[in-house]
Amino acid sequence: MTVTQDVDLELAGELRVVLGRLVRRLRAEHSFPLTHGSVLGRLDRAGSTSIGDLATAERVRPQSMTQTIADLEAAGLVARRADPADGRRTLIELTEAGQRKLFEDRARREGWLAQAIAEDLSESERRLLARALPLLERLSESA
Amino acid sequence: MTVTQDVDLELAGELRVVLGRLVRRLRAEHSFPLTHGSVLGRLDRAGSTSIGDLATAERVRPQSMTQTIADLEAAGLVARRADPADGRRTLIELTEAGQRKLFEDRARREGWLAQAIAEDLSESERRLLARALPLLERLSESA
DNA sequence: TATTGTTATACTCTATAACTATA
DNA sequence: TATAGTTATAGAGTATAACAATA
Repeated sequence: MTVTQDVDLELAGELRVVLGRLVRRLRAEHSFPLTHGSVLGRLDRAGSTSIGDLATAERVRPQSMTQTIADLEAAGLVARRADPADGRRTLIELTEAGQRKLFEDRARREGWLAQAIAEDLSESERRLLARALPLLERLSESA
Repeated sequence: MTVTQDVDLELAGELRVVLGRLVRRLRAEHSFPLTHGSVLGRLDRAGSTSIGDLATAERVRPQSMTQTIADLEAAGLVARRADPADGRRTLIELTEAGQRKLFEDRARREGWLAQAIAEDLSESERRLLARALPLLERLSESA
């Protein structure tokens, strides 16, 4: 139990509390689930992917991802395609509407988070946040 | 629509995605709701507080906070006390068990977040995260 | 027999609406 | 009439369990 560890506990506690508030706030402002936007962005970057892979990447169960994809498909934002190599797998890809949505969403995010970043943070603070983001990313993927 | 704003949109998008994954991860590892721990911590710092004030601070509806407090009370972690000055208000305070729980929780958080911080981040990265936390805090409280 | 995905169902957390009691 | 809190109910998001189809 080193001094460093105490600091880590403190950090972890504060981070947890802040995350809760930020996410509730985001959910309230943002109409659609965090996962939906996240999946669209991932498909845009990674191209067509299987449901199972998406589930693993987003850290949800395959069944939940099935539901998410069903929602996105109903909205016409993604399309399914049978994997020619493996009849069990279904490849998911972004439709044109999905790409448009992704683009529009970038504007909609101006909603408050981008605006809060622009208004409440100084230039140097924004740089600091940008540098801290990859750390959060790594924490979220930590084994 | 300045260059800075484009950067903000980018930041906002990435932050949103990362938050989603982190919170799902936290929920999976951590047994109880983020709000519960957050409320206990707040009571510990601020002393007895009304349900409405807690709701405002945590950015949930008073009805939701009523439920949260009912849960915490059922678990013996908080107690109610009538406000001597205003018969409508109920003051909530931490019980001894609540303080113990809060203390234990600090150890439990070693679960993975603190551990991830300790193992996956370097000393300088931890310092960076610590500096970025107040920024996230401010964003979560942005009007 | 193992893996991919689906359907059915339940749980958790928060929201809205309607109500009671005090100011 | 306005405010603090409660009860009842619904909704969103994700989980577990059981199943079908393919490997």
